[in-house]
Amino acid sequence: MHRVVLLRRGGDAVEARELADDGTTVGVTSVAAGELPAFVAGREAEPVRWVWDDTTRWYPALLDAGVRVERCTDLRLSHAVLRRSPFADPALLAGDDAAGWDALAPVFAADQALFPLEDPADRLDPVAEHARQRAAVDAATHPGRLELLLAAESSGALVAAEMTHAGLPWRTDVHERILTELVGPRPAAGLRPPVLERLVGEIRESFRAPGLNPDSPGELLRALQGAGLQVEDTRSWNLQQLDHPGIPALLEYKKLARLLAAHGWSWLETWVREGRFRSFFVPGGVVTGRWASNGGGALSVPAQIRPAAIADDGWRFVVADVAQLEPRVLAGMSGDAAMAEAARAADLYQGMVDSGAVNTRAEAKIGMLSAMYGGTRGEGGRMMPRLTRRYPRAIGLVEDAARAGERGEVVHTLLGRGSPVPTGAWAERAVALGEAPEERDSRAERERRAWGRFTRNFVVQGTGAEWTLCWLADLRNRLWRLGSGPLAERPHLVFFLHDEVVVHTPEHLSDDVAAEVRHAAATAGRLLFGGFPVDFPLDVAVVGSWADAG
DNA sequence: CCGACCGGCGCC
DNA sequence: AAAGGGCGCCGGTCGG
Repeated sequence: MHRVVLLRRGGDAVEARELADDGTTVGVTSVAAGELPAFVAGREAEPVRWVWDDTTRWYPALLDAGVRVERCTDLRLSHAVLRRSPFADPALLAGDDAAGWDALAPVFAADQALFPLEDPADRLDPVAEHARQRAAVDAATHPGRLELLLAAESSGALVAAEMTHAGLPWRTDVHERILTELVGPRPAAGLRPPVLERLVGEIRESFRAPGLNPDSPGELLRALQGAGLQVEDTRSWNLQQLDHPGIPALLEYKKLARLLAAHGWSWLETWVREGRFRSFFVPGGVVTGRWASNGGGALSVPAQIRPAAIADDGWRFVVADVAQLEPRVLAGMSGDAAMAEAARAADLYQGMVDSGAVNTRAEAKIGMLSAMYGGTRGEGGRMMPRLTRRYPRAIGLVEDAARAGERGEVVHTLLGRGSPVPTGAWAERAVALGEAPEERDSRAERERRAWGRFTRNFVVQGTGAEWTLCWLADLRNRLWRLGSGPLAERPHLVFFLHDEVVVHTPEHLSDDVAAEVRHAAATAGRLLFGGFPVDFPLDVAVVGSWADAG
C-alpha cells in the first residue's frame, strides 16, 4: 500500500503531515516553500498519496518544477461529490468551515504564485475536512463505489493540470493560413476582413437595408421581415428554409463571422503560446460530472481549425474515441443483457438492427438518443414502445430516472454522484401540496417535465463521465510507464473531450500507446461493471494532425 | 461606464 | 397538447 501525506500551507512553509491508515497523524514535517518540489519528488520514489485542499492550488507549480505525482486526494472535488451523494450522510460533512468548502473555487491563473496572498482556501482546515470525508465514505451505503469515484475524480484533477501544463501542439502558421483562405488577410482592429466586408455589402443590398449590422439579431430580424420573409428568429437552420436571393450570402456571413469571433486571430493571440494551445480543463465543472473548460473554448474547437493541431517533429497524435459511449454505459449500469448483446458489435446501433430489435441503423440511433434525452416527438418517440419491449431494463432505468426527477427526487450515477435538488416553484408545491396532475398549471408542468429530462440524462451522462474518468486515470499511468524522463518527454495526454482523448507521443511509441489506450478502456469497463459483458470498443488513429482522426 | 443577460452556435 | 440533455463564448443589448 501507499503512504498518505497531507500538505497544507502555513506561512512561508508547507506542513507535510504523514497519516496512518486510520487517519491519525504519524508525523509532521515542515518544508520550506522552495524545497517543496524536491520534497515531493523524493517521496514519490515510494508509493504515496498526497492529500491537499485543491489540485489547482498545488500541482501546476510542481509540474513547472518538473515534478509529477502518481496519486492524490483532492478535498475540494471530493467534498463536492460527497455533499450531494445519496450514498453519504451529509451530516458527517458538517463543520464550521463546511460553507467554505462548498464555495471553494478552482484557480486558473496561468502564472500563479505557489502562495497567493489572500486565498479563501487558507481559511479552511484540510486535516479536519479529510477526517470528515473519511468518516462519510466509511459510513456510506456503497463505500467502495464512492471510494472509486473520489479516486477517479482526484486522478482527473491531476490529468487536467498535466494537460494544461503540456498544452495541445498548435501551429499558428497553419491556423493563420486557414483564416486567410476563408476571409482574406487580417484587417486592422475593428474592421471586417475583405470577404466579410463584401458579404455585408451583398446582404445590405439584397435586403435593401443600408447600414444593417448582421451581427445584431434584432436589426437583422427586422430587415428580414421588412423584406417580406416569414421568420421569427435569425437562426441559420431556419434561414436555410427561406427562399430569397440574399440568404446564401447571409448564411455564409454568419458562418465565417462566427469562426472569426470564436477562433480567429485574437483567439490565437490569447490562447496559443510557444506552439501550444493552453486552456484550463475543469474536472467536475458540470453537474453531471463531465468536465468543463475555462478559456479558449477548449471543448468546442471547431473541426474547421483542427488541422492546425499538429504533432511535433518525430511525434504523433494517438486519437481515440469511444463509439457510442452512453448507450453502452446504459447497458452496463442497467444490466440489460439484450442491449449488452447489441453492444458486442463494434457498432452498437447496427447490433440492434442485427438482433431484429429495429429495422434500420438510423432508427436505432434516433431511438436511443430519444430514450437518453427524453425526446418524444417524431420518429424517436415512436420507437420507444418497441425499444421498451426489447430492452426493458435499459429503457426502464432512464424512465425511472425521469419519473423520479418529476417527483422532485434526487437521482444518482452508478458510483454515487447525486443530481441537484430541484429548486423550482413546481418542486416545492408538489411536495407541499401533493398536487394532482390536473391541478398543475402548464408552466409548472413544463418545468417538471424538463427536470425529468434532466435527471433522465443525468444518470447516463454522469455514469459515462465516470467511465471516462476511470479510462483517463488508468491511461495516465500506462503512458507514464511507457517512457522515461520528464512528463513532456514521455507519451502524455494533451486533450480530452467527453469521450475522446488525444495523446502526444514519440513516434516510435505510437503503436504501444494505441494498445494502452485500449487496455485502459477495458480496465474502465471492469472497474464500473465488473464481469457484466459490455464492450467499449475504441476508434483509434495514429495521425500527424488531429484533423486526420475519425 | 460596467455587469448581466440574450440570441446564436461551436463541441459532446 | 406538447414534450431534446450538458457546456463556453461571442457580440449585441439593456439596465443600474
